[in-house]
Formats: sequence, structure tokens, C-alpha cells
Amino acid sequence: MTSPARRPARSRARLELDVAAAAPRARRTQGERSEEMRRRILDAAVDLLAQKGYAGFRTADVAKVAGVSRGAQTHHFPSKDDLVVAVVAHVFARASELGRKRARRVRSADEAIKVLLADSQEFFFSELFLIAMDLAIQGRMNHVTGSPLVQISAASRLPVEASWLAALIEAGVPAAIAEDLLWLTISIVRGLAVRRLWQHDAPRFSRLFKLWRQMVAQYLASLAPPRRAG
Amino acid sequence: MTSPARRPARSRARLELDVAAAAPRARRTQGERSEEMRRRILDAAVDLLAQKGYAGFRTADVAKVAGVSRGAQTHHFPSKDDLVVAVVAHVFARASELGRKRARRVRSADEAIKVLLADSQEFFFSELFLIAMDLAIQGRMNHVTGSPLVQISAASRLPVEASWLAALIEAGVPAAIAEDLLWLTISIVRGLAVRRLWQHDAPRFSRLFKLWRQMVAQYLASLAPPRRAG
DNA sequence: GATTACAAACAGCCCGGTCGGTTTGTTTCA
DNA sequence: TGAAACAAACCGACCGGGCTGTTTGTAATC
Repeated sequence: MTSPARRPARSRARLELDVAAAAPRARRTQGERSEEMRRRILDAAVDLLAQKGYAGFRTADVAKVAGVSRGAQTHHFPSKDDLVVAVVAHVFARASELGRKRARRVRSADEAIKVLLADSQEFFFSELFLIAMDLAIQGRMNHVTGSPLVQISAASRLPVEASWLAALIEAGVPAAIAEDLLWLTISIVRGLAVRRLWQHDAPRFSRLFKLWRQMVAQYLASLAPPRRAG
Repeated sequence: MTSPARRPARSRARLELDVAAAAPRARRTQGERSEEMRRRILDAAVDLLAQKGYAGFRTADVAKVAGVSRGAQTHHFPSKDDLVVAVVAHVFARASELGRKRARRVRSADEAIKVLLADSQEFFFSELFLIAMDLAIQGRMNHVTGSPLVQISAASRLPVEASWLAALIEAGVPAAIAEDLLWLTISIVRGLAVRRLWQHDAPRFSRLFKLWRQMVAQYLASLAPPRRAG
């Protein structure tokens, strides 16, 4: 089994790495090799999905773009479906980073909507959303990739929405309608993101966002009419 | 070779066919044959696109589902791209029918928004929209199918939107903001239609639509404050 | 030295396009 | 009006390329 007193080797290897810091072909641990390989493959897969769409997504292209042998790829992702599922997780991991890094405090409801619009745009106007949508449409019938996709996307997006919901309530939006306003706001961004496929009209988009903020402000004001004399 | 005096068979066959008038295999004109064949193929293609998505869209499957020989299919649609482009036209033709048949008069701005929501849902919640979106994503790089798609969809949807815009203005919505409200309304429906891919929550959707109508009503009221004493 | 990571060649299927041939409809001509 | 020439619709099989998964072999790590 496992011989007890052995193997200072690992720590030595890591020391060598630390010494030969920038060397391209330094000795790496298996985990490091695997991780970098997976990352390169997944990044290439994301690029290709964004570029060609799932319909034109070929496993061999992934290996080529990643600069990796086909054997290495099949070692880490035995089947195409395995790769696609991993890509979904990768995409949503990157996507939820986008949302999380902006989890800053907001003072007013209007600022909350403003930040929400900006953050949502960052995701929905990115290629990540297009990839997710493409795979969702494709996975609607393909249960191999479909169900993991729904699961992963929910697990990734719902927390983001929950944090936004909390931010809205904290900013003074009544809890009873905060979630609905959140949904409407996100729906607008998502809807415009889709329209962008046919017709991209950036000035109009920002005008619409501004209008939406006005409408929200007005609606909130009507719920709690200003009582300056209080 | 060919023996000269032969084969009066054909003309006799035609007479027999004329006699058996109402038979299912009556004589049809070339145009009728072609048209029916194209229609059957396109309908089958739409079904398959809705079912499998473009990525799983196989020309042979189309022939099988349509109950048509592969030869007949390739005669009418020589290449897969030809078929896809024709499907796009077919889809949007059917889609604009949906919008047009409801071009009825509305009395109030609120009713206009209500009808607009209902009509938009009819399209965006249908499989036609999913197909269009799938092909749009796919055609983003494939210029063969991509540019016809953008062209056809614009030619089909823009008139519908124009008529809605007119209806809104006629219903009393200020022209300056009617188009923006139209865009926002449609974006909401489109955005929810996409979300439906992951999470379908019909009660919430109708609640959101109701909220949106309230917000629009309030916004319009604020633009032209009620002067009952006028 | 044993396991894991990587590499390359292989094999079989699938798919889209093509092609020769047949059937059905249309036009020409006597 | 009827037959023959022509054109269009339709059929099913074949072919070549591409793609995925597998298998066999080599290098790196432990």
C-alpha cells in the first residue's frame, strides 16, 4: 500500500517551480497539467461556440484552436456531450463572476435599477448569453446536455438574482414588488439582447433604459407618495 | 431502339382519370403539384427545426417526415441552405399572419398595450420564434443563411411593429414616446419568452404583464396630468 | 514501475450532394 | 383532336468527405 516514510519529492518539485518561475517547460504537477489543459480546451470551446454556434461545433476544431492534441482532449472530455456540459458550467461560472464582482452597495432605488441594468447588459450582451441560449434551444430535446444545462444555469443565475433582489429591497423598494421589478428589468435587457441579433441600435437601447428608470421611479413614488411635511 | 407505333396508353389513362373526378389522385397541374410538395416539405422542416433545433436538423429527416422522396426534396431545394432560407420565409410569413389578423381598433392606450402584449405573446411564445432565434444565432456567422434571414425577418416584422405603433398613437399615446413604449413592451415579452426556456412560470408572467400595464398607464398619466376641472 | 497525461492513427457511421432513370404534365404540330 | 416531342417533377441509389469515438503507443509524473 502506502509506504509510510517517503516522498519529500513533491515539495521539492514545487520549490523547483518557484525557482524556475517563468520557464515555459518547467516541471508541473499532474493536477496543474490537467487543469491548464482543461482550461485551454474549454476556452477554445467557448470561442468556437460563440463563433460557429452549436450546429457548427466540431470536436476536432476545439483541439486545433486550443493547440492540443485530439488525444489530450478525449482524455479530459471523452465524449462531445461531456465537453458541452463542461462548457456550460464554465460559461456560467464566468457569467456569475460578472454579476458578483459588482455586488456593491447602492443608496437609492434608482441607482439600484441603474446598476442592475448595467450588470445585466454585461451578461446578456455578451457572447456567453448567446452560447447559453444556443445550447438551451439545442438541449430542449437533447436530454443529455439539456438537463445539466438547466440545472447549472439555475444554480448559477438564481443566486445572482437573489443578491440583486436583496439590493433592491435594501435600497428601499417594497419587498412585495421588488421581485417583479427585478424580473421586468432583466426581461427588458434580455429581450433587447435578442433583438440585437437582428438590429443593433445602441443609442436607442440606452434611451430605453433611461425611460425604464423613469417609469420605475415614478411607479415607486406613486406607491409611497412623498410626504415632505412628515 | 424505340418501336414507333406504340403506347396510346397514356391518353387513355388521362380519360380514366377525368372520369374518376373526385378521386384522391385526380390530375393536378404542375404548379399545384409543386406547391403542395413545397408546402409539405416546409411544414416538415419547421416541425423538425422546432423539435431538434438546427444543430440536429437533417435533410433526410425532412423527406421522411414529409413523406416525400429525397429526390423530390432535392429537386425543390437543391441544397440544405436553400431549404433553410425557404423555411425562414415560411416561418415569418406564418408569423406575420398572426400579427395581422389582430389589427383591430383599440379605444384606450391601456387596451392598446393589453392587445399588444397578447399579440406579441402569440408570436414570441410560439415555436416560430424559437426557430427564428435558433437560425439567427446560427446565421450570425453563416452568411449564406444569415443575411437572407435578417432581411426576411425585418421585412416581416417591421410592418407589424409599424401598425402597432400607429395603433398606439391612435389610442392617444404621444407620438414622441409611443415607439419607445412599443419597444419596451415587445422587449419584455421577448425577454420572458427566452426565460421560458429555463423556467416557465405562467402566473408570474401574467402578473408581470399586469404590472407593466399599470406602469405604462401611470407614466402616460404623468405626461398629461388629469385636468378634470378643465 | 505504476499510474496518469498526452499523442496519433484507425474505423465506422452519418450526412449532404449528385446522378441516371422514370413518371407526369405541357406544348407543338399535323 | 390526337400523337409526339419537350419539360418538369419525382425517385432511389451511390459517393466522398467529415466527424466522433476507440485503440494503441509514448512521455511525464508519482
